Amino acid sequence: MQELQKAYEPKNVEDKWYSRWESENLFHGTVKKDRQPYTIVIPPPNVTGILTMGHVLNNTIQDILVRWKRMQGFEACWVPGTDHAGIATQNAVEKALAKDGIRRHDLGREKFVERVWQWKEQYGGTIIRQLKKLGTSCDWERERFTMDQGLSDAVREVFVRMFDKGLIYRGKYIVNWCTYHQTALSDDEVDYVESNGNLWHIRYPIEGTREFAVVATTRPETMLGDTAIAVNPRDERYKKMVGKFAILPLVNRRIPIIADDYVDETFGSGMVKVTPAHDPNDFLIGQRHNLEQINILDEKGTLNSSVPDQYRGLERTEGRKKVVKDLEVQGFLVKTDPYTHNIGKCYRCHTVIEPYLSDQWFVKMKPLAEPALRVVREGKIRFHPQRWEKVYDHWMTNIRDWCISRQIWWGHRIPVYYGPDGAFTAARSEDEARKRLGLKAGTPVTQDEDVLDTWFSSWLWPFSTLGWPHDNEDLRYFNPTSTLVTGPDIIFFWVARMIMANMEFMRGEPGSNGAPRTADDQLVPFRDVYFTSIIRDAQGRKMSKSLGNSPDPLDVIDQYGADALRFTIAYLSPLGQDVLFSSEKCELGRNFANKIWNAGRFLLMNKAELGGPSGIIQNATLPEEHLDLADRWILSRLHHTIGSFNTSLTEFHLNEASKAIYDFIWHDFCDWYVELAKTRFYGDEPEETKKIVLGRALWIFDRALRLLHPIMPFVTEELWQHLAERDGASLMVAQFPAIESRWIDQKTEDEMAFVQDVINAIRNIRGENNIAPSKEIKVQVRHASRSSAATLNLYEKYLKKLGRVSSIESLPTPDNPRLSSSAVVGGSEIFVPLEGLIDLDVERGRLEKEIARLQQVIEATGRKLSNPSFVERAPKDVVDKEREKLTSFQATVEKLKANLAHLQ
RNA sequence: GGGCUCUUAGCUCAGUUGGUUAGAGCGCUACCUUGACAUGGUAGAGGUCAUAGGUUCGAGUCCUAUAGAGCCCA
Repeated sequence: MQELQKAYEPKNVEDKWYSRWESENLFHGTVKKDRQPYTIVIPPPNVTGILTMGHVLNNTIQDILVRWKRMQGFEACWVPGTDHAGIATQNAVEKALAKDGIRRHDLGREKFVERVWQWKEQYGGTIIRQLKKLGTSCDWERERFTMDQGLSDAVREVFVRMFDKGLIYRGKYIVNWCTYHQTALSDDEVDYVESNGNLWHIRYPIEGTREFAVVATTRPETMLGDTAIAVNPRDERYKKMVGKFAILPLVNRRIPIIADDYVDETFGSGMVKVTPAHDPNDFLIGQRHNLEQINILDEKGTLNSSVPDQYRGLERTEGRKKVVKDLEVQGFLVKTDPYTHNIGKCYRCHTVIEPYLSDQWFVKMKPLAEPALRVVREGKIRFHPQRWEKVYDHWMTNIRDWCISRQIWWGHRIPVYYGPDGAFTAARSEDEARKRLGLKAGTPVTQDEDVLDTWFSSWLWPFSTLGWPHDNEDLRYFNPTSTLVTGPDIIFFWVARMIMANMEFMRGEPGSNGAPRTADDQLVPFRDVYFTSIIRDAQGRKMSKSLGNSPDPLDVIDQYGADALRFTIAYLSPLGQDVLFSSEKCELGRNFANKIWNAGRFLLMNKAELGGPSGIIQNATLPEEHLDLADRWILSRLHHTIGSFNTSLTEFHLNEASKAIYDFIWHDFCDWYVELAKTRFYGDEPEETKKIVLGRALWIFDRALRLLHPIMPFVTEELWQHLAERDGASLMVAQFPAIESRWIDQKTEDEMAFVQDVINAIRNIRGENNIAPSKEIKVQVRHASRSSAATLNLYEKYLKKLGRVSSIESLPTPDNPRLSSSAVVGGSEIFVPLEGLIDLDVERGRLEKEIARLQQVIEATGRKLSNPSFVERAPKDVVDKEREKLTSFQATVEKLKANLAHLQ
């Protein structure tokens, strides 16, 4: 056997194993009736995007869960895919075209969309390739794209069904309008930038009085579209004004003064101007009070014919200047205050976003929300951390209709068709539209120009990716999926809507038993939702392109290895808290990978030596012969670790699971077990016993690799392959260790703890007294009990090896040895005679410090026990424990004091 | 304005239903290349658990208020 390299080199193994797994089809999930499915659908990243740290976190978590379940014997299936990301992708292509001086309108819709497809083909694979670098075990055969044929069919089917049910309608709505791109933007496509502007205070004369209403605005030009003034109904100052009319300056329009709860009486004068066509809040006020909506702008942001002549045709900023000037000249401007506020800007071109009234398509949400709210309230879907349920509940109970139309070209075109007379219907095809509209074959119909919001395809993801609207075995078996892993920032955009869609469209579809689904737990899209943390930089700032504070995950993988990145991310991610990340933190994972590597290297070196030329040590089953304390202890620790790893992952505490396996491998296995095992490999036991001990160490290491594999797939697979002949088997599909309670043994752990404490005490004496590691020392022990004497005698070699001790003898006399350093462990006294070597001052200081520490505890314990109500009311075991603590600490202090006195 | 989260070692964070002598990683100090690993080992220093009340026999943990940091909704 070839000796392993001294340090782990991820580059030599990662790509090799990934392509092996892929070519052996180990990622593929198929319907297996005798297995329980475990399904995850990936939150589809933007098809033209690149991998960010957020994706790394999200997909590492999914991969850990999927690999864990797969090894546990579930039929694991992780469905991957990408999102067409309407506006973002269209913008990317427009920008590229702009370099050649081409605008999309020059090409026309059809040609432009063709270009986007070309772009997608050319750049679309990037993020998928990057995900593979991370080691994600996605079922690539099932990769989908939100614009592919199947998903487009699903989108049309859903639209038509909802249209027919009256769940989709057309209406006027205030949208975020980019005057440069001339389209509506979704809320998340608007960047809010803090800007220094002005707050203009304007007075409006009140009809029939000499009084004025004073309103404040940051957008004075919108006054041209005002149709009311509003006050809070509770505001005593203005009660008598409600119902009267004001005269709009510059326009001379008569507008009512109304009362509405929306108005904040503490802001400004407590009166607000209402412009229903140019402000989302005013729009809602307008709806409540049936106000006229006057649109004063065209699509380019130019004042239109609804304003007085002198303003027509002015661009909006020009219009603002003129309005302010005219107000001032005519005496309506009260004052101008500097004002800092957030202005929405187009995230692409940074043009100021205009709230703009236009025709849009909507989904009626209330009927969909009701069942979706129920399944979360009733625990059919569980959120982790649970507190997001409240956020969800609040949003769902106050849900508003969903604007699904976008004035762009890249996306699913709205399947609504208009006849020559303007009558319209939704339809799956032109022919169907003609039928529905009662038109003769061949009559020209025109399709709606708008496309659907990208989320309108992603909300169908848990079933559209599995072949819906066509019934099939995959859909029956893998939906409902198991776990969704995503960020809380899209809880409304995506999570809530997927729940609604699955509940609505899976109803009546055949379930796993072939019968139509009716029960809620068959209709949910997933059972658990894990909301990931937000990745921030080391200073706690959100990672963003503009700050340039987001490391490129590929660079991180290149530098530290994918396993290191995965482990570090998992280890750093507490459930529900933000993660402060910097690439240097991956040293943690890299060092850990190297540690495991070297533990394996050590075992294999011994295997080569002990196993003879054949080098074969059977390790399919645990060798149970010649078990000593260390063996029983490490097995107890192993099964504890299996238990806590599984519990932690079940509760989505990935950091705890990572820590459990880290501590087991590094501290239990490497720091203690391997070191103790050396006394046996290099001791005088028979060869056969040594082989058994080594076989056992290999077996335990094998289990540790299995446990760790979901988090660090590459290094574990590489080592696992070195441990034995695998005949083509992969660790990826090896059985995950199961907890065996027979190995969990408290008595063994206590006994081992005693041995460890004695070794630690000796090491402490050596360290504090600055005794060179090369210098072996003698130890004398005054035993507290027969059993402790027996333990130390039996495992003397452990003390000798780990404490670098030449001899251990028991001390029968009550007299302390001369000039000794001492410690008390579990009542037994350890003496290290070091005539000429110990510094008496150092040793006295050491003992005094320990005595002082213990005395503090003794005092606190004494106070507790002398409190009658504690003794009366605390549980008996707690009181007993305190009593034991007190007597044992008192005894220890007495011994330490005697030793101290002996040094005087 | 409403809701949520956080404040524990120099830094980043664990700490499960209240009950061990409050832990880890990094950093720091000292020593060590001891037959896997210097991406390592051993030892050590470092904390009035944000503040003030309260509940309790007992509070880092539960409750209230305050201060500071952040997020979401309006």
